Amino acid sequence: MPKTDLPKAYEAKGLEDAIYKQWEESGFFNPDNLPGERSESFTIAMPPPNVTGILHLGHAFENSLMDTEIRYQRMKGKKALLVPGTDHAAVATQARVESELKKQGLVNPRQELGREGLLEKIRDFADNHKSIIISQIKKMGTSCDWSRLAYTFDDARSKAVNEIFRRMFNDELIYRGYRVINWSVKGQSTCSDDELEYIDQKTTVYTFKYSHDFPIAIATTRPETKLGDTAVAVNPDDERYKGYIGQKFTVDVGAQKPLIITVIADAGVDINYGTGAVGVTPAHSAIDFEMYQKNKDIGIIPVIGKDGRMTEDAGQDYQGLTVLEAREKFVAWLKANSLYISEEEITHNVGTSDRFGDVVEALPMEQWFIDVNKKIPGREKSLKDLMREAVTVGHQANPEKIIEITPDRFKTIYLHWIDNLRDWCISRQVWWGHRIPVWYCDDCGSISYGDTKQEKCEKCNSQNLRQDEDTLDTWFSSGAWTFSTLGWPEETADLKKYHPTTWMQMGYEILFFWMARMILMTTYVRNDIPFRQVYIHGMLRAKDGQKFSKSLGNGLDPIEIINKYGTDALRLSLLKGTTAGNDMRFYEEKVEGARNFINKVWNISRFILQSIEDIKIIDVEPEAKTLADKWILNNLRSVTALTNQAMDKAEFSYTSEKLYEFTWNDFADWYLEIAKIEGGKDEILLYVLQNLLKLWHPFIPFVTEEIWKNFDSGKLLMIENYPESISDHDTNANKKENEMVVDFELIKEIISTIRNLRAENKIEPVKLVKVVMMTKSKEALINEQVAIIKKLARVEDLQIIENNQKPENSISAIAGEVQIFLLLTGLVDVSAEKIRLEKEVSETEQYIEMLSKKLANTEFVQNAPPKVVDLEKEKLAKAHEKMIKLKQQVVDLK
RNA sequence: GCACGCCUAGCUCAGUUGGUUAGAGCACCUCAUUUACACUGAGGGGGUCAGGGGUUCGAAUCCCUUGGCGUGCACCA
Repeated sequence: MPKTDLPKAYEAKGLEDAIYKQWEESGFFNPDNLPGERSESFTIAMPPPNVTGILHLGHAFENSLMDTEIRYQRMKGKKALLVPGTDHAAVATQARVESELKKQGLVNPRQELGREGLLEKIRDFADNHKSIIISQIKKMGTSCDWSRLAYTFDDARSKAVNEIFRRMFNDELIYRGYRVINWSVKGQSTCSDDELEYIDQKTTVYTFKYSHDFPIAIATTRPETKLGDTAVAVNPDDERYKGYIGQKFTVDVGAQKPLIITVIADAGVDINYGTGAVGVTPAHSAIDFEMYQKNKDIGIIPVIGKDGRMTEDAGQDYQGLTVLEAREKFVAWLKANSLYISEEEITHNVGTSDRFGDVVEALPMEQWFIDVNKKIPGREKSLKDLMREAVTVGHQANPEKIIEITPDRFKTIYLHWIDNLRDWCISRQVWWGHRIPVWYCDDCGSISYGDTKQEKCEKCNSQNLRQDEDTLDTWFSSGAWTFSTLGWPEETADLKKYHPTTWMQMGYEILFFWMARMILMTTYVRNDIPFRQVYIHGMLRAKDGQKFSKSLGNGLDPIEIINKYGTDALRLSLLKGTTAGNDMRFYEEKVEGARNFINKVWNISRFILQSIEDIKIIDVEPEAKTLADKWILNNLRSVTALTNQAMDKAEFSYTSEKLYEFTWNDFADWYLEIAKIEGGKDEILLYVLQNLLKLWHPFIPFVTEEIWKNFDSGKLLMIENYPESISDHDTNANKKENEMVVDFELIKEIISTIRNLRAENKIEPVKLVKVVMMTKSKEALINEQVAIIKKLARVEDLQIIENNQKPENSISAIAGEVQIFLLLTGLVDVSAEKIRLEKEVSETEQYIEMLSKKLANTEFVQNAPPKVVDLEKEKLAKAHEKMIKLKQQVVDLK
């Protein structure tokens, strides 16, 4: 029975939630339930959104990418698994909750609530966001297996985190060390190097001497830290200062004790920069600390504390001052004592905490680190080595274990980052996170691993044990994501089946944070790669190219857009016109365009379903009866082949554009109109539509599934087989060789040409016209297709003549080798016709000239592939033919 | 400072290993008013592919170079 009850426009709202529920209840999101023999698995571990907030457009983009991929693979017959999850986002979440609590009136939430009290607040906050996030992921249509839902901070993941820590601790890859780290005063916690955001800041660089008898002037942007200087470094080849190397000078700059400044040699000092000498402050500069480690006897004097104020060691005059107050005071002192030489305004960048926002202090502290350079016991390789080989020669030099990065330029960026990588500081002084599973014995001083409460010290039996207060960097747990979500450390069936994962997509901004850490963890723990392919995507930006941000207030809520336009429209607008690695601008007009297209798909289906009696599934390509049938089936084969090829390369934009063209231009604009004329195409219409729905499903799952219901196939579209390419020929070449397609294209051209003549001569669209055509070889074709031409070009009378006699009172144009004369009832506007023809003559002349030149060039004829040369010859012949006709038309005009 | 990316129609962007007279969407202009779809249809205008040089029979595409925009890393005495 034809369907008569379909609404005129597709209304996504109201339908989508029900469809999602149906998918979910089918159980097919879980690959173990998928029908048929499926030997190959395809796994994606969803980048877990942070529970700091709710999902933004960037998440919608990422969900569109991964869901389109996983749906494609599911339809291709793979065991397709998309593991969903969320991230507790340690520092970020605590920072967020603390700032909210402060808004509510608390002054120091950590002090006022205590560890358990604050954690409870954060847990509530996180749980709340988790459930919002999950419902948002569902809104986006993401087909993930909810039975495997994970959270970086749940019991299973915490178990994995502790086990990794234990192994690294035993291998002495994790160590506790006294180092200069990045300290956020505001957050009262460390930050890793990657968690810094550098911003430009204007500052003053002061040049001065420590004392009148000190021989070398130095410069600094941080005068207050000079109270903790213990050395001056010069280049060993610097003739000016060579003689001083090794000498010690005692200077009194007002610190608690006079400073003993040793002149040391360091090849890293640039002779030509500034004074050529560097004041060394081991306690408050990572670089200076490195110098100190090479020359420990120079000493280290911390003059800034965790509270961001000057310490006792800075001296009575300075103790308790903020760094800025101390800076002013010290500069004033230099001036008063005539030690000040000069100052200069410069712009330099300072590191700020990406979560707390304050400029970080470099402070020396005991922290936990992962040693990236140490050889792993029993492996002869460092973590850095493992991280490198996974993207170059393959893990353990196994070429089958190479991670492919798309686009591959990010491989270079990643390798460069590894070269500069220092030991990873993993301890944080926030409370929200995996507590470091290490216990200290207050009696014997031993340090031991323990993931649960330790009753007594293994070494001395003391019960005075306490656990480390710190928590782990959130990326420590994220690094384990691909395997911790599959049940590790148990050797689960899931791990065997679904790991390494197949595909991963992420924004380039977390390449180092996440991709690098996943590679580090997985190669170390699993002795394997975490995934085979990484698709790096760009950032979404506003229409003016600015970042979406809260402070700019230009953010768009994906759920609002979904409510307005539907999920499919949002998904399509995010994928069409977006290429790997590049940023894209997002604005509502794009979604509107996509929504219009989705409505087009709906109406194509509506037309077919309403006009067909026997609605059924057509599995086998039906027989083509007319030229148009052959053409549409041929084009469907082409677009199917293209889609398969492009999807296998994750070219989402290209795929969607090709499908879009076929759907709107070929199928809707031409074939459906012809179907109305020729009739008897029920099976072909159903066949093409059903194939289209399958091809489109990964991109726009809701509308396609909704339409699919009308076929009563008893099966969800989601698990239908994706149409396979029938031929493996080059589809483009095939197309060109195919005369039938050429014939149909000519018919299209004839129709367009007549339409164009009509429009240019202001003939009312409803008015029927008389047309005469002149052709040598296409008479049979035109006669065969005359009904189509008549109807689509609004022609009431079509005659074919052979002589070169132009019909009276007509205007003419050329389509291929066919000359078309449109008979006018009124007088021909000769001057307008002349201008039009002359323009075409001159264009054709230029074209002929270009082609002739090309073909006259013997080098071209000799060197270019014969196929190309033949093509050019053919083009020239056609152009000549056209020219003759055009000239005749010009003559006839007079 | 080093590296990477981008510059194609008014706007936003595609353009696969170099080979049709360089494409799409939006916007614009003309026409159509109930058609499966106005979330529509038909027709049209609009580009020295940032500038310069090179390689090649042939360059938007490869190389060099200049400029503009952006990003990463390093330096930041």
